[in-house]
Amino acid sequence: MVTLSDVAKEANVSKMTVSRAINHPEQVTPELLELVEKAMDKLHYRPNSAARALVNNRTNVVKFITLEDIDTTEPYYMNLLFGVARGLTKEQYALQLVTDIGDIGKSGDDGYIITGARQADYDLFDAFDKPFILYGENRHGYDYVDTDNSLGEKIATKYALERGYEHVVFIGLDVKEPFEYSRENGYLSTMQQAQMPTQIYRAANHSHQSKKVVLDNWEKFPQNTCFVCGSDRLAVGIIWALLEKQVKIPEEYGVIGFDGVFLDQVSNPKITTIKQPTFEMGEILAQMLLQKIKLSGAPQGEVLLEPKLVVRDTTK
Amino acid sequence: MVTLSDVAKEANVSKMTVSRAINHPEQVTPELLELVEKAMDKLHYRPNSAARALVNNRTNVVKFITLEDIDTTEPYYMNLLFGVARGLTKEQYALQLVTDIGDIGKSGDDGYIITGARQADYDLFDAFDKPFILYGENRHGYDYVDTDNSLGEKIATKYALERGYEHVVFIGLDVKEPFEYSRENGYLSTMQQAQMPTQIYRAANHSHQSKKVVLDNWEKFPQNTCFVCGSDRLAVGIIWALLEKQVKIPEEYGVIGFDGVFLDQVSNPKITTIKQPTFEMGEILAQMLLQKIKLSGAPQGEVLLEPKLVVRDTTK
DNA sequence: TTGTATGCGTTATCAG
DNA sequence: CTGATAACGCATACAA
Repeated sequence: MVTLSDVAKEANVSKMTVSRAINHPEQVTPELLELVEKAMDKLHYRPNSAARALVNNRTNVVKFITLEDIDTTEPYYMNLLFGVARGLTKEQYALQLVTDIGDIGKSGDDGYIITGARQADYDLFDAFDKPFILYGENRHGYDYVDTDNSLGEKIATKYALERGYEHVVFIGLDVKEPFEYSRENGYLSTMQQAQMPTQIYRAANHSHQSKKVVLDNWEKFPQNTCFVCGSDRLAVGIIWALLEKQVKIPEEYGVIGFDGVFLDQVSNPKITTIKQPTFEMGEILAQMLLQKIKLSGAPQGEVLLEPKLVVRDTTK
Repeated sequence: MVTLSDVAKEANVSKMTVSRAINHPEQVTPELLELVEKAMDKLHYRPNSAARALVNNRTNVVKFITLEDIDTTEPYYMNLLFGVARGLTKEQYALQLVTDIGDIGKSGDDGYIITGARQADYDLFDAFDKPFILYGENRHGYDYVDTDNSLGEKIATKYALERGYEHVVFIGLDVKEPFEYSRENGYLSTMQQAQMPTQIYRAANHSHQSKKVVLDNWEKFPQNTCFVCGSDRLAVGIIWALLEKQVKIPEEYGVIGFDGVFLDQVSNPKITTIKQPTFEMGEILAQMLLQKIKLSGAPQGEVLLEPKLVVRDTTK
């Protein structure tokens, strides 16, 4: 193993100069800096993460906390997770996955990335003595990363109108959470701007729930209706209902989903959807948390990323 | 932060006795052991993982390497990953996710869990200087964990016959990998035992591929045929084909999938499938790797876990 | 600007 | 069986 000392010897300086060259390069003269860098390159030096962690009183570990029931959103989180992992690994950080909130104190960590948080969970967070970043909008001032949910449904609604659907209905998730309100607002504002009447239904995030909503209210959905949905799962259920009614997709009825992870592609027909930049969000989550750790907890603010419309087979 | 010294003081012993009480309890007298344990409890002592890693020349980090294209199997790996994470966290280990094999040398680690390995990848492994465990059968003597693939398809085939399907066809994955051979063998041996004629088709692991296979060979599948599949993805495609042919599922045609992760449940109708114990396999992978690290690379052998038949709506 | 000494928390070695 | 000491690799405080 190559250590600081080895590099120091190679460069004919002291260990400290090498250490400084890495952590505070501005404190060392350009000549020495170059010498040190050459020596590091030559010896393929890589800092020992454990030693660094020990002296800095860190663990170099971040916990990824999933509060939501994993089963309902699996593929979605997979992308987020790989994004987080990439962001962390760059900085020599590693990951622990926790689904049981009680497990948090059981091993060391430097901070948390929290997903699937609901209003009811916010109390927990105030007890944390480590920095954390939420994945998902909140109105409590916690740092977070999310898709621009409102923009997403604006894009979806606008597209439905442009494609000539005469009625656009919103099928949302029946949760009282900021991200859902944002999505509904995106739909509402676009419809109002177009001076179109609005119709909103809500269902739990299961395909058979949204299917039921459509079947139960079938008489309210004339031909040439497009369903703008709060998730791809809901979109899938709506497609089931439409298939059962033996109507034509996308000619007679349109469907636009939200998420764009996995489900949209394994569905038949494939779903036109609002795709979230899941991987990128994960990477940004990691960057923000690492930054927050470095700055001993300084607020990092809110980041909203642009979703993109992906046109497939459920819109004309 | 509570350290060894604090515990030592509390128990009126030296640091070393505390350290030994933790790592080599058999080397310390029962009386002292109890004293130490009480002190640890009282002070809520938790070993500093970084310090431990430093002195043991470890990183306490394991890399989870996904060689297969993530997109094709996402939800499947999610469960595996959470299982791995649980196994690691128990031992204060953390995780790094890598999809690009070139990233392996870039940061420290104590070992690897490798998924999606194909014959072509085996050369890479011999270059590793750290312990690793494969997820997935192999015939090269590498330690691995997998489902009992042969048993899985035996169960599926047997069930299809029991339920009175007169023809049972196997639709497998067109990869030349041990797990696939095992699955085919499970089907073949069961059919031969029942003195039934066999029929095998293979397709890439995409729903539209298996759909095509069924449609292209439709005349070879009389009523009362059950399709036993190498994956749920293939099963989904077969269902699409059957729906297109407007035949009755499960009365006229049956379908049995393989995997039992996510897809089987979001499909409509829901798929009868062979469910792999994915989470458990992940946990065992972690345990085996940690053990192998502890024993400086000693072979851990092979572990096959029993899959389970989950009856849903695609079999009568 | 650079170097020296010291300590982070733990474990192995060796002496008692 | 138990304890004192040194060492792991790095970074901070202080001295030069």
